[in-house]
Amino acid sequence: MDKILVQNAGKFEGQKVKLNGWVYNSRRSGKIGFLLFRDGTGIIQCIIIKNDVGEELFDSFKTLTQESSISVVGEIVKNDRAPGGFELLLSSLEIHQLIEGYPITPKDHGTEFLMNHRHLWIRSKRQHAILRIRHEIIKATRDFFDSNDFTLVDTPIFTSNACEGTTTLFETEYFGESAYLSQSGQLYGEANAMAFGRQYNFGPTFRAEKSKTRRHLTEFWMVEPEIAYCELDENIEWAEKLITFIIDRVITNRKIELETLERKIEDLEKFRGEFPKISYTEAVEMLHKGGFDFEWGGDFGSPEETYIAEQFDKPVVVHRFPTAIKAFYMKRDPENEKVVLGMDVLAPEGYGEIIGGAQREDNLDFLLERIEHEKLPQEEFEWYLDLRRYGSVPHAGFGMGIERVVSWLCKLPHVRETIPYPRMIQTLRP
RNA sequence: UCCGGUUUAGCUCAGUUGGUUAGAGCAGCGGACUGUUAAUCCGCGUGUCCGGGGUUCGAGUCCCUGAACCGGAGCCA
Repeated sequence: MDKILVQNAGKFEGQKVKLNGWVYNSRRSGKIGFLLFRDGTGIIQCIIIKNDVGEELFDSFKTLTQESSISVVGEIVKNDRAPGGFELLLSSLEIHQLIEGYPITPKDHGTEFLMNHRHLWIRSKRQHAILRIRHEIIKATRDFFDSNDFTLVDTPIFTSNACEGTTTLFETEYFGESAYLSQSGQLYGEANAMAFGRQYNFGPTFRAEKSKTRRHLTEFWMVEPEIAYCELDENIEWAEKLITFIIDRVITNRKIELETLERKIEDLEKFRGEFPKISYTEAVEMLHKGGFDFEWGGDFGSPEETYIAEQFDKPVVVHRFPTAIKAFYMKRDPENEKVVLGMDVLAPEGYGEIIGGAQREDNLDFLLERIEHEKLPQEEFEWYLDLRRYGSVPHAGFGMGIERVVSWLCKLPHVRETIPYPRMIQTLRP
């Protein structure tokens, strides 16, 4: 007899199989019982008919409580009335642990309660679906870069300096000196790109900002491609292709999960392909037409960003920002010194910035000028400046926040549900 | 950090102009039911009304204070 997984049940139609898992829910209607059984790959309904299985097994079924651990044996049969299309005609039941008082009942709960029980909440259908889509998005991201001749080159998490000198970092003691948890692997990514041509790094990122919004975590995952001999337009193209590839994969491989989340595939399909592109200056004009009192040179706040994204039904690329509001490493536009060759991708439906990137400044003197102007400690950047001393080339890259992409593609109200154990200003446990 | 809001049963919430004994639904338990999808029907419980202080004959309700949480802003992916 085969030991199988719920997600493969359809392939075993007509066969007697065994499944190991947990009770999702159960109900009875007289002499017939319905057991929703989950094993981590899906949920299958088991049917227990008293007259077929006998009184002893039926009584045993009646004792089952939510999340008790069990193994079931039975025949897989097709039945359109069952969720998932297949069900299991139960013939034997082994109880490993009968439990009492599982805290998460199949009724309404508040976010605080659920977050305090996050270690259990991830068993629930909806959370499970989100995390499976997260996996698909991460897998697709890796597959995309791997199949486009990128090399994965990891970057350190302990760093000695602020990468951009802007955001607040988590400080930690490192054998007698201060170290900071990485807020981006980008500078190292640039070194890697000079060594490997096309590289990506993918790891956790830490920001100590006391942000309390639906878009922020203090610990999140970011993928950062960096490409040698690449300019802004090509950089944008890579971003478009990556997002399109991810959406295709999610649509193809995670239909059940999308359905659980009531995310319409037709909506996701619209997001693919080439994205509309506007310059910062054009975006400012757009804001003026929309009645915003906004001065050229300022950074977009949340309301501005949302308004711009709302004008499009696809992700929109905003490029060429004022130099003053962007990081020191962004290359100044040779055609307009006031702007840099940066680009942001704003997701539709109010999900905000999912990608931020730029062509990097490859001229040593300009870079030194910026470091001085921003009052950054030059000695900390000597290794980075070496990249401009020894074989400098045009190069570009971007960072994509995984949680924001998951949040958007799943159409969630908050990023905290996109990561198994979210770290936020007020959340450190479980 | 700033602005706004919330805190009452295991969970989600209601609770009138301050009024005597604080409610409902769900979950749980027992029973009925051979196709349930958050099943339905009958029966059975539960309270530090967030903590502290005050006003009042009387406070879940009003005031002060503290805490926790939620949403937004800034910052960003």
